[in-house]
Amino acid sequence: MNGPRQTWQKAGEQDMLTASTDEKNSGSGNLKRKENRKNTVTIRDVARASGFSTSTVSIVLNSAPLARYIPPPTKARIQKAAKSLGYRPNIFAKSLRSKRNHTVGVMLFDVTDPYCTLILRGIENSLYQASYLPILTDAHNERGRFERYLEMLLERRVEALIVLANWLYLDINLLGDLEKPQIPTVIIGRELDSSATSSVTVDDEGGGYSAAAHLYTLGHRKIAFVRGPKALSSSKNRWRGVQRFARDAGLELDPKLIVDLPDQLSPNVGVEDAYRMTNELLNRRRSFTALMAFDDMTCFGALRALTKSGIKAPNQCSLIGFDDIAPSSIFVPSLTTVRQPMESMGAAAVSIVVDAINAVGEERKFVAVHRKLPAELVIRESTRALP
Amino acid sequence: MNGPRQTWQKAGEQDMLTASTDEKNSGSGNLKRKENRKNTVTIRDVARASGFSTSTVSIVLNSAPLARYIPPPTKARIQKAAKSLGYRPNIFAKSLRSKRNHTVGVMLFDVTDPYCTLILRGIENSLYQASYLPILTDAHNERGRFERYLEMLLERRVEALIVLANWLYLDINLLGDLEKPQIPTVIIGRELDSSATSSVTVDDEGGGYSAAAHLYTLGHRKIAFVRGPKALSSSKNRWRGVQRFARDAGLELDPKLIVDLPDQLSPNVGVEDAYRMTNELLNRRRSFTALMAFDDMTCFGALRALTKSGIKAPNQCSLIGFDDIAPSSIFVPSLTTVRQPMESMGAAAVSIVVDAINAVGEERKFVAVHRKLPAELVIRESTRALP
DNA sequence: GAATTATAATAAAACGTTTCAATAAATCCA
DNA sequence: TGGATTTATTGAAACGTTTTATTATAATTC
Repeated sequence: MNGPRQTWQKAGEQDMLTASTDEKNSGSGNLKRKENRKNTVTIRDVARASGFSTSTVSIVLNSAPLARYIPPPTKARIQKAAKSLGYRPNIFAKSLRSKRNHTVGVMLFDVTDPYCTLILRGIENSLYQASYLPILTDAHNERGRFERYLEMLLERRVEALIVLANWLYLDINLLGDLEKPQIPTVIIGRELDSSATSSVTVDDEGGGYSAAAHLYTLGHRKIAFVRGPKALSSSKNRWRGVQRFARDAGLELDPKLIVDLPDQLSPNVGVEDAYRMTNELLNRRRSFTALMAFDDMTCFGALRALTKSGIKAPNQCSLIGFDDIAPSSIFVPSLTTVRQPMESMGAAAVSIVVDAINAVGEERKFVAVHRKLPAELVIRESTRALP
Repeated sequence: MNGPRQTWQKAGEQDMLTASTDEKNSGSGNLKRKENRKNTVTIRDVARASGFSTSTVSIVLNSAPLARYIPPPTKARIQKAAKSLGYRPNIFAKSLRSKRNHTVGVMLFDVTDPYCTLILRGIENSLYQASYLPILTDAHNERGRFERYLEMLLERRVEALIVLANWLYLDINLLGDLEKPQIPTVIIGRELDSSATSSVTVDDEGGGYSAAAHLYTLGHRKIAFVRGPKALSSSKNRWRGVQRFARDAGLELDPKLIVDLPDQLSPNVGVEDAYRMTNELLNRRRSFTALMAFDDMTCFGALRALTKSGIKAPNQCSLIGFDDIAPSSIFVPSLTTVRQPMESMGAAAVSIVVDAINAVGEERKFVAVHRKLPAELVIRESTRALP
């Protein structure tokens, strides 16, 4: 960091010039104490070594407001002393005073859901840029576990909360849980209505619209739908988009070609459900040339069912999903899908809470913000134009 | 916790009997101070409310050794007071004294690698059981970022470090970085030789052996191999297993059917590499009936190449991977693979560091442990017996 | 040249706990 | 009965910072 000249040990000894005279004063009793204090170097050691008071050291090392009165030479000597002693401020003491700890709680309901991964990356990345560290919790879709974790995070005084509501029905009370603590909170993937907690969502309706439009453009008219669980708001919204497109284009939606995923606690179980529902669809013996799935996972289930029945995708049936999770581009055929800008969503969430934290720090009022990001159609191999 | 009788508000008022007399003493000045201290209730408040000293309160609330001298009624009153006031010990103050914070650093090199996901779940789950919270960092496969994160974690005084070396070449210095800090450390997926840091690995050699054995048992003799990057130790070990099996069974390994993945920084790029290498393999026009890939991701790439060339799996070519990451069971065809017990690996890592933390706490010496877990063959759709 | 104001550095009071050493009362036991 | 334990409780000293006054100089201003 400080140029190439990094002769660690030596630099240290040089800087002890000041310190050594001082140590003579305090004598051997000092030395013994130093040994007891298992080699942890405190701000007092830096003060002693640099010849200034702890106050000055603190001010310099933190670039506190008062630091502007401190002349460069002083600063330099203190910094040198700190470095050569290998001083690491004790974060507990620091936090105890300042009530800050540069930590935010990230609450997932299921890490195992591939949907989480990229969002997590987005969160991590933005937090890193802002010098925050995430404490990760995973509720395993269990309400009790969520509450316990929430308790632990608050106890730990995280400065903000980012909740990733990937597959989540149980918002009945959650809303209350989340509003109680006086701490900036943002929820990703769901908008808690009437809530003071911020949110980051994706334009599900728009996404549904363009998915339908894409299939239509390719010439498909007999389109099957595996819709998501009713309890999921994204289910509703995506479907609304489809309906809107159907109206706009004069496309007829055949009820016989529509099937719903059951309410299910885990997105991974969703694949099997999708497999079952698609089979049911096939049993209805109503032909279709394209299938739109609630999300990519659903799509995988559907693809399996089709393949089992000897129907090849995309040759005999086009397939479109939603989300664009990582496996989707790897699959054979790779999935055409509607991408959620997951990294951006994570970044947006972080930016919101960081703003909120700053607002709180400056005693400004901060009002909840609700950001809705656009979804983007990604065309790959699983959809094909009708001949 | 304290029986069914939980009339919150009332219990609180009752307990204030003692407190109220006390408040009279201190008068209104006390009240004002209470308002200033923005509604955060401290151990002193509990002491006042219960009529005992902070020492006693602390002892009771922590079930400290001295607590055995404290009669049940006293305990009960203190607990009640704490509960009704909604007392939450300040974790900073606590940590400042006790030098403990029930936090461990979890360092990934790429969250995006599906291999991480389940291990992460295993870690999280075990930490939860032990009442620890993970601080998550992701180095994005960048050395500098890793170092910065390491620094941040140490600054934060995490009690232990779990490093997930999923796809990692840069151990040259890393070893040094990790041995310097005097803090329990375990590395998953790689054994740092000559190192004092513990490790959890999987039996790659055994896994390679059983994968080869599986193909052989199905009648395959002309087997192609897409081996992993040379720099990866698991590459070497898996291959050693294959070789051992070949010797045992008298199977001939045709060099023309062996291809290596280039050294690459990200596992996700690995898919494309695998695609390319498999194509190269196909260009050699040496026929094979089965292909063993370095890992599942590689397998996906290979499958894509085969499919593109009109070769169907498993009908015309059996495919076997390694790891059993989440997408593998979802793929069509689902992948036969060698499963790494990822959740167990995470759990093992946690168990090791927790033991180590306890050892340090009790001033016992703790020696590094190296645990190697068995890999398990998982047979699915992508392998088939030769007719 | 006196009254301000800016610069430089510090002492001391928090922050909210835990724990050691001390005290006081009750119990033991020979 | 009276010294030794055991039981019950507490005062006060840390833990390592930050921050608010405060003091002491030096530099301006009018």
